[in-house]
This record gives sequence, C-alpha cells and structure tokens, in this order.
Amino acid sequence: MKKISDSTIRRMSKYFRSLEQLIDKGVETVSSDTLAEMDGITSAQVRKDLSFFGTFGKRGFGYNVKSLKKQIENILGLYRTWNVAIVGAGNIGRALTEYAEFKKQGFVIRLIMDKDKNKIGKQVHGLTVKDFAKVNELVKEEQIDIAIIAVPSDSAQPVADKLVDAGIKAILNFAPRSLKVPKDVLVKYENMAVEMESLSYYLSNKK
Amino acid sequence: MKKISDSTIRRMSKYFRSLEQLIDKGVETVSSDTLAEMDGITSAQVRKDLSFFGTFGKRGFGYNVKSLKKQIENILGLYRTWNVAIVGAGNIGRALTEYAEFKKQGFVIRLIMDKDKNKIGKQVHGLTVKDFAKVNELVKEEQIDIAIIAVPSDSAQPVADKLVDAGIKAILNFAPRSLKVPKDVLVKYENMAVEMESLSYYLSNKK
DNA sequence: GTGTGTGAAGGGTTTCACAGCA
DNA sequence: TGCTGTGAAACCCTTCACACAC
Repeated sequence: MKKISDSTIRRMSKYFRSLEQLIDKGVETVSSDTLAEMDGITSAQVRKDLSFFGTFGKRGFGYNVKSLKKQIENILGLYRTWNVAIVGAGNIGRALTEYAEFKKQGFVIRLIMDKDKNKIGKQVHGLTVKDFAKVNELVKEEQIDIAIIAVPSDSAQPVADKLVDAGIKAILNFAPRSLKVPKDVLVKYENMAVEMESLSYYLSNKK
Repeated sequence: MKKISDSTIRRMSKYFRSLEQLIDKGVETVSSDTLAEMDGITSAQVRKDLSFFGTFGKRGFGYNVKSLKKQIENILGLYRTWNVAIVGAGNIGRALTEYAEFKKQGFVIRLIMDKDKNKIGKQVHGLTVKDFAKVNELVKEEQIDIAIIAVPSDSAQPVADKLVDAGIKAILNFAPRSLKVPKDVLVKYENMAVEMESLSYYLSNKK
C-alpha cells in the first residue's frame, strides 16, 4: 500500500461530500472540472487524487456520481459504522454528541465520559455521562474505535495517555495542545484557536 | 510584505500557545529544540518559521520566552481584541459562545444570530439570540470583525453571502461545504467530518 | 470531440548542515 | 561551547500538457 498524502485524503473526504450533494440534486454524471469547482481547487488535482486509488472515470465522459461515491466510501472506510467516545462533557463535548454530520457518515457516539462528579450520571442527548475513571471497561464494553478529546488543555495529555492504555488507536483532539502518543496511534487536531488566529493575522496584515 | 505560508502562520499560533504554557511554568528561556519538541516538529522548522518575521533569539542561548511571546502576539494581531459574531444558535454555535480559548486570546463573542423564530430572543450564555435578517445593522452596531458560521450545510453559502454584504472580511466556517466569496474575504474551515474521515481511512488501512 | 489518466515540469515547503555569534 | 539564523539540497505536492480512450 503506497503512502498517500494527508491532503489527498482530506480532499477525498470533500469530494465525498460534494458527491452526496450531487446525488441529492439528482445529477448522474460529473466531470473533474465540476467537482473541482465545487471544492475550490483545480481539475488536475481532482484527477490526480483519484488516480492514486484507481481509475474511476470514462474518458470524454466524466465520472458516474453514484459509483464514484461508493468507491470513495470504500476507500475512506465509510461503508461501516465506527463507535466513538467523547471525553469531556463540557460545551464542546455535549454539542458533538448531536452533530448531524457525524451521524450521517456512520460515526456513532456511544459514550461520553467526564471526571467531574457533578456531570457523571447526567443525561446528554440520550446518553448518560460516565465516569472517565472507568475508561478501560467502558471502551471495551462499547467497542470504541475512535475517541474525541474535548477537555481543558491541561488535561488533554493525561486523558490521551489513558485512552491509549485503554487500547484506542485513533483520536480527534479539540484541546489546543500537541499530544504525545505511541506511533501506532493516530491523532488529528481540531484547533479552533489556530484558525481564528490565522484570521486575526490576515486582518492585521492586509493593507 | 512578503507572502508567508499558511502552515507557518498556523505553527506560529502553536508556538504562541506553547510559550504561554512555559510562562505558566515560570520558564524564562527556551531553545528551538524544546519548542519543537512541545509541538511535535523539528527545531529547524521552528527557527525557519521565526526567521520570516525577524531575529528573536540569541545564539548559544535560545529565546526569551516572554519577549518571544510578545513578538508573536504582535505578528498575529493578538495584542488587541476582535469582535466576533456567531451565525447559528444550534449546538455548535451555542458551545462556541463559551469557548474559553477564544476569550483568552481576545476574541470577544458579541453577537449570536439565527433565523429560527423559536431561537430568536432566547438567552445563550448571557447573549440574546438576534434575528439573522438584521445582520447588516447588527454587524455595524457591534462592530464585528470576524464571523463564525455554524449553520446546516445548505444554508452556509447564503449565510456567507449575507455576511459579505454586511461587510465581513473574515469567516470561520464550521459547515462542511466550500464557500465562494470575493477574494478580499478570507474563509477558514473547521471541518470535523474531514478529520474523522481521515481517522476512518487510517483505521481501515493499517495492516 | 471530449474529458480522463499520467509522466514531466514547476513551485513551495521542509530538512540539512554549517557559519557565525553570544 | 552551544544554539541561532540561513543558504542550499532534498523532498513533496501541485500544475501542466497531452496521449489516449470513449
């Protein structure tokens, strides 16, 4: 399996969403040009990205929307569901339990944990907040595949360590802190402050 | 002003946060090595990034933590506050009004809007949800600098159009859709589904 | 004719390696 | 001696351009 760049994978994810849109509109065929336009990139980029995984189009014609969507679904592993645990029942954690896009793509939030005694036992959109101290059993019981960290910065690393102990191999981290994990564990970051600060930089520096 | 890459800006943002951490610990001096270690990158990268903006270190010594932090603060435009409006009083929008990291970095949420009559007038963490139909006046009144879009995908583009009309030049978009805006408007994306799908890809493809 | 698939070229970012200064 | 600042090299990703299949 050749190494595929991160940016390609992320664009695949975007193509996938664009294809969903096209299906909703009843469109059956799409060109790399159209797809590129929808995602704000170039058509060569679209074709190159897809070419890493196979040849899905017909020359002179384009791509069949439904079948391309199915292909990408397979590539990204979205033909199945993934069990997700959220750590941190604060504002962000609670909001994510209800995030529609997760549900639609087969990410099932099965567990929300916190260490705060005042939060444990409370209901959050149909889930009961569980004690993070029991992370090992809980992760096993619910067969969790992916963990989302939504705790304050200072707790992020200790939480990650415990998740790794519990056997988690994939983490999405909302805390603005870089995590150290073994190399068979993948961490992705959702760093809202970083994006805001890019905007701040831009606003400060345009003439 | 020479063009500085996006990745450099984002790393600056991370250095900034790492420096804050060091200040909290009472550390006074830091080497590019340590900073690199904290952010999971190489020391050459740190030095190269900083070199785009000036020379902040002392050879054989390292960087003064406080003064480097102040420098980056200036570079990113964080010496001042920015007025922020959130569009969409759903789960995500409401959670963001309380996001601590925003407050700390001088992003002040002054306005939350929605088009849903059931939400307009309700209180969200001390803010009253306002009618998005009045976006033009509201943006002017509150002197909004940055808008955050936290509405369903289908509404993201129309909302963006109205924000642009209202004079907004910087947008953080949480809807998983690429936005078309004039080129003097900057859009950053916070696409949680994309990150989750990268994790899904990784889990599906490790042997 | 039309739009894909893809080597080759181009551009940009990261890493290397070391001169230079504290 | 130790660590920065930085040209040069290496690497990777994007864009070009066109042969080729439908």
